[in-house]
Amino acid sequence: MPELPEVETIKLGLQKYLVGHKIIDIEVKLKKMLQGDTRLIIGSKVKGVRRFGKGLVIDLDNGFSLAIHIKLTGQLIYRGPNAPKDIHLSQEKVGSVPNRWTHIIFHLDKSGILYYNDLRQFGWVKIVKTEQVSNLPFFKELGPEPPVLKKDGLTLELFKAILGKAKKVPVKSLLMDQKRIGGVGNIYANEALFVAGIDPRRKASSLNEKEKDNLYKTILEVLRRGLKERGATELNFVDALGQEGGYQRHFLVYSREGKACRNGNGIIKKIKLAGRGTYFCTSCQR
DNA sequence: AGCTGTACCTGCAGGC
DNA sequence: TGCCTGCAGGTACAGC
Repeated sequence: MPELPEVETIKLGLQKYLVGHKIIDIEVKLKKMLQGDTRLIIGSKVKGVRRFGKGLVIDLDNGFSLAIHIKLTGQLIYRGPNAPKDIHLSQEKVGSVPNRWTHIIFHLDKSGILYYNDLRQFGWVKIVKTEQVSNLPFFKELGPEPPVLKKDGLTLELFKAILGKAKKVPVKSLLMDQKRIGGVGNIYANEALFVAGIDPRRKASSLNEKEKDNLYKTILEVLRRGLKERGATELNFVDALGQEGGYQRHFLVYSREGKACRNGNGIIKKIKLAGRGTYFCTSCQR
C-alpha cells in the first residue's frame, strides 16, 4: 500500500520534475476524481510539493493547491522535458500512459504532462486554497509522523503516551490509525511488529517499556528501509516517473503467508485483524 | 465523543 | 473452459 515511504518517493520525484511547470489545461476524464474548479488553477505555476502522512500537496503560485490522496492504487506520473531519458516505466503496473485508468490529465507548458491514474478510483484530488489545506479533514486530523525525515513529530515520549491510552485497541490497529500516528499503513505496521517481536493482536497499552522502546525503533527502521528502496510496489505503486519500488523484495512477513519465518522456527500466519490482512509469526511474535 | 461496520471500486484467485 | 463469487484495502461516513 502506498504509505509514508511510497508517498515520499512520489513527492521527491514531483519536486524534481514538476516544480516550475505551468498548468496549461486540465482534462478530467472521470469527474468524481477531481473536486474543485479547474479554472482556478489554469495558468498557475507549480511552486512546491509537500507531504503530510500519506497525503500530498502540490502548491501553486496563485494561492491555490492540489491536495491529493492516492489511497490504494493512485499514480501520479510525469512526462516531459525534466524527466531523465533512461526511465524504466513499469510495464506491469502502468504499461503506457494515458491508459484506461487515467482519470485526470494535467497539460503543462514545455510539453510536460502529469497523469493521475487510479485503478480502484479510491483516491482524491482537490483544488483548494493553500491556506485551507490544513483544514481538510484528512490533514487536520492527521496524527504526528514517525521522525524518519524530520526531527519533530512522533517523539518516543509521545509514542508511549499514545500506546498507553489505547486500552482496547490492538497495537497494529493503533499503528495504522492515521489520526493517532501519521504515515504508517498495513505493510510497515506488519513489518515493524515482526522486527520488534510483538504479536499484532496485543492491546497497545499492554506493551511494557522495553517493548515500546523497541517498537518505536523498529517503526523508524522499516520506514527508513522503505525509503531507501524507493517504496514497495505491492499493489500498484510507482514513482513519479512510473517506476516500481524495491522494498517488496525485502518483506519479512507481509504477504508471506505459509512461508518459513526468517528468524528460523515458525511459519508465517495470516489472520484478519480489524478487517485488515495481518501477517505474523506465532513463534517469535509474542 | 468515540467506536464499529460498511461503502467505495476493480482485478484477480479460487471453485465448480 | 470460463463463468461466478468473494476478497483485498485506506479512508469517509453512517449509525450506534
